[in-house]
Amino acid sequence: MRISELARRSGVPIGTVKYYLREGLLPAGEPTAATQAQYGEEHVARLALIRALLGTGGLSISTARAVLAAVDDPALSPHDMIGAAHSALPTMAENERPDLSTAQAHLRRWEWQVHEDSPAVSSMAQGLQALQAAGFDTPDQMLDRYARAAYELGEQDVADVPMDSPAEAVRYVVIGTLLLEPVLLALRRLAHEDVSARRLSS
Amino acid sequence: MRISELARRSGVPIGTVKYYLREGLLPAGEPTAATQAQYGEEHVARLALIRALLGTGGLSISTARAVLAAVDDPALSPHDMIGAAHSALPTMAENERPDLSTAQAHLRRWEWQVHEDSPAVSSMAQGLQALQAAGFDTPDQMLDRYARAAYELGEQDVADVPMDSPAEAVRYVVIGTLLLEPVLLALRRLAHEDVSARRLSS
DNA sequence: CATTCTTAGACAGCTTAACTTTCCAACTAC
DNA sequence: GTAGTTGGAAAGTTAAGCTGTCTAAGAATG
Repeated sequence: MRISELARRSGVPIGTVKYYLREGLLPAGEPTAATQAQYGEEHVARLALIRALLGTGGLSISTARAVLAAVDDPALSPHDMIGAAHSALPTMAENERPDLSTAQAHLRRWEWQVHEDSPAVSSMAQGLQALQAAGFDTPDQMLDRYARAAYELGEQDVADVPMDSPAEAVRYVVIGTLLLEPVLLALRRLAHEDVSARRLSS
Repeated sequence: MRISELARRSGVPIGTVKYYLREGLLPAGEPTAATQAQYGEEHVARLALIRALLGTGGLSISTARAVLAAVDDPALSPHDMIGAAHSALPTMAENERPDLSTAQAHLRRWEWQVHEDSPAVSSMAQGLQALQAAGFDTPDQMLDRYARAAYELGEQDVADVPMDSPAEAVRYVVIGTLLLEPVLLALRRLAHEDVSARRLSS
């Protein structure tokens, strides 16, 4: 198919498709002439993924490019893959240098085997710092609960990764990590609603 | 203190402080003359909260204004309060009208008592839709796990809300809901790291 | 073959958000 | 009284993510 059909099929405006091509998010089609190229089903699927990353995933163009590069990568070992995927994932404002010590102390308490300079540690540290700055107390007991819940999810997430095809595994990790996040957050808010509704009616 | 000291104490540039005043995020100081006003400790704390909401919380100016309005509100019943806080919270692109039926089916399965038109339902639906569009399968079993984890957190979160002062309760709900989110997401990613590290070394 | 439509690619322009700078008259501190 | 600071308004800036315009080259149709 040509660009206008690709745009129609994917629901993405033609100018935007060109923009994604230019930005290197969408691979170029098979050129048939100087001013013509063919696109396939994989381009339609890719556009859906791009829109999911940019929209729901909340990624910037440049971060999405990095994430998609990881998805495209022939891939490494299962473990390195998760690391590569995570480091491509967004980490909020990285110009800030939060104090990692509190976060690291918790991680040691839980005996989690993580890189001390993992981007997620910075995220966690920044989150804790923001809570403290906002005057919100985070007792160990509360963080322990969050850690346990996160760990149970993480265990299953990793177990669910399809290990047969490396390419499929990276894709699974990247998409699953990123796009399940808004679902998890929404579920927590819905749980708040339900719990408070039940308390009220009891 | 006057504006320059407020700016220095809070670490927020003076021009930005004026901007927040203009945007109604920061209440005006006590005017002492036509071109002079006094600010207090509460302004310093408020600026810290504003920066936490805009930075780590990822809110836009207008959403932050709504959230802060909820925080300032004399407050309603404990339950309405959570609802008010949630509806002030961000819901991603609200121009999109995702298909709610799948999300609602899950909620019915879990027998959660939530408003069908709650913003969190849209968030959840949008998240599920993005996953599907990206070709990521979300079996009931997986969502059940996420729901259970979210519910356990939500139960404790609600139990932790200080019910003595309504004003303090709203503040707690808003900040706790919003600013614990990045921490939860970071913990999930760190759990992925730990689990995959353990699998590798075993 | 002639006419009309579509295309790739380059590039300039647009829109929104969040600041940031400039300005000025009114004050304050020395 | 003179140098510096302030509140408030308004214009300017920057970056991100598109969107529109243009041009020469092909495609589609009769």
